[in-house]
Amino acid sequence: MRESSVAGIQRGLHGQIVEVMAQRILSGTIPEGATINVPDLQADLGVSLTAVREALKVLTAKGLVDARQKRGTFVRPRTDWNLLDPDMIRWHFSDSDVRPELLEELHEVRGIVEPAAARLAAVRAQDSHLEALDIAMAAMESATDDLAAVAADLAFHRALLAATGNELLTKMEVIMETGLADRDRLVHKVKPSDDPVPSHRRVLEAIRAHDPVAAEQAMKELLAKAAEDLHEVRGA
Amino acid sequence: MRESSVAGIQRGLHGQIVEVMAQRILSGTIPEGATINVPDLQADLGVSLTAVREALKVLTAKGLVDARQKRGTFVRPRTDWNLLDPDMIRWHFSDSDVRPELLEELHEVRGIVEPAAARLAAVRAQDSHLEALDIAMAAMESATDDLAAVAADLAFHRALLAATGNELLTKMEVIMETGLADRDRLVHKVKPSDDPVPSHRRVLEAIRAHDPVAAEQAMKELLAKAAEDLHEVRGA
DNA sequence: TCCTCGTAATTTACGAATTAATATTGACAC
DNA sequence: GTGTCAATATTAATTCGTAAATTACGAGGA
Repeated sequence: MRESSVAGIQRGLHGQIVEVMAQRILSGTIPEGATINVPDLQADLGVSLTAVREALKVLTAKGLVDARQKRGTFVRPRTDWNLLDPDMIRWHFSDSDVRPELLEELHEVRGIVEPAAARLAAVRAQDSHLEALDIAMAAMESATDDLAAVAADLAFHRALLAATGNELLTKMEVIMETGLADRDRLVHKVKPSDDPVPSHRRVLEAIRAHDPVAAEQAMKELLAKAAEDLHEVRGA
Repeated sequence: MRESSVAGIQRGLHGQIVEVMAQRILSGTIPEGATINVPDLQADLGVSLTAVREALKVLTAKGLVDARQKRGTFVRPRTDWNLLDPDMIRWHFSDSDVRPELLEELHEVRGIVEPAAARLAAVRAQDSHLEALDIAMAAMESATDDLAAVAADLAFHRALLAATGNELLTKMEVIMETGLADRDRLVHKVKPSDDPVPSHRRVLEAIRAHDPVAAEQAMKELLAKAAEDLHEVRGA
């Protein structure tokens, strides 16, 4: 099973119910506006009322369902779901039915946020942030297998967001990481020879030089290349 | 009390506990890493274990706390909090101790996302989206009091994000709206004569003309003016 | 010094009772 | 005869007190 659940940690029996119910709602098995029959669910899963209840409470917190006395527990309209929640992002992609549209949107957001983040990082990066970027860079250079390469890539982009000094931007790392992991997964299979080091180094050096324009440009180029690779792979 | 809680709806007794605990944690009354004594809390608030438990379950879902058997329930480090959650944003600003830093960061994110959103909207806006923008525009023009003006402003920016056709961007309306509401609250007191219509109309017409460059530029100018106003007011 | 097992403390789960909101039905007025 | 308002019955969420499961820590032995 999933060992390192970085996001919202839901342990125990009811944690499994949360996953199951979330999957059912996100996949559309239980459609928007449908009422959830709690006693039936209780019987189906063979657990107590409290366990189901606590699971639904978590889903309520994420905007997926809404419980009203006497009327029942409903699935809220999709517009009310907290798609920016780390768990929600994870649930979206952990299941078999990957959603191509959401993946596209994810890359689009990445294309908006990361160049701006690079610009801000160039202006405000502290020594500690540069150090983190250097470490990620070194790991990327010395990576031998795919796993290490992807980890280093993730670490770099995480450090970049942190270097902006903006907490809200830093929180968007979940979006960046999912998009990045998707790209890596696809591209590394087809173009294993591709070297991500030069493009990342250009970003890093621009940040170190406190040159916001160059940093933004370098990041745009990095993303353009990533998009190109992705397009190439999709075509094939 | 709060009547229209747009975000995650937590009704009943335990909903109040959620608010109380969230405020205590966000304000730092209960510091990061502190253990929450559940029996004490139960006694303090005079409610049952289940009520407290369900409240903590919601906070767990938002990354605020983590419960481990035998060790207790802890406040998680700030880096794990889901600041992008609508409830979290609301709780941050509903209390007396407004956080100037987070407000600054909010405006920064707005400055990154909204111009890009305007650009995308110019490319992809459907008729229904343009209609929504028109309605907001008309409401802005005919607004007589501050309340109506702010509502129209919010509606416009919400419609703009929706017009991008990107669900993730649309979800960032919470951030945009909070920043916008803050600006309006401050500025309208000092410069009530200020007319927001022309700048918004320029954005709208650029979108209608499907001119992404003009739309992005118009939005940048709108935000620059907003930032200028804010700076002016802060100085005074 | 390291491994194993027992104990204590705390979360987690259960089933019953309570509370609250809605729909239905009846009566009264128009 | 019809429409509106109020009281009541019904239904599902909410809350409660208690029992069970889990796991970290410490003691004892190899």
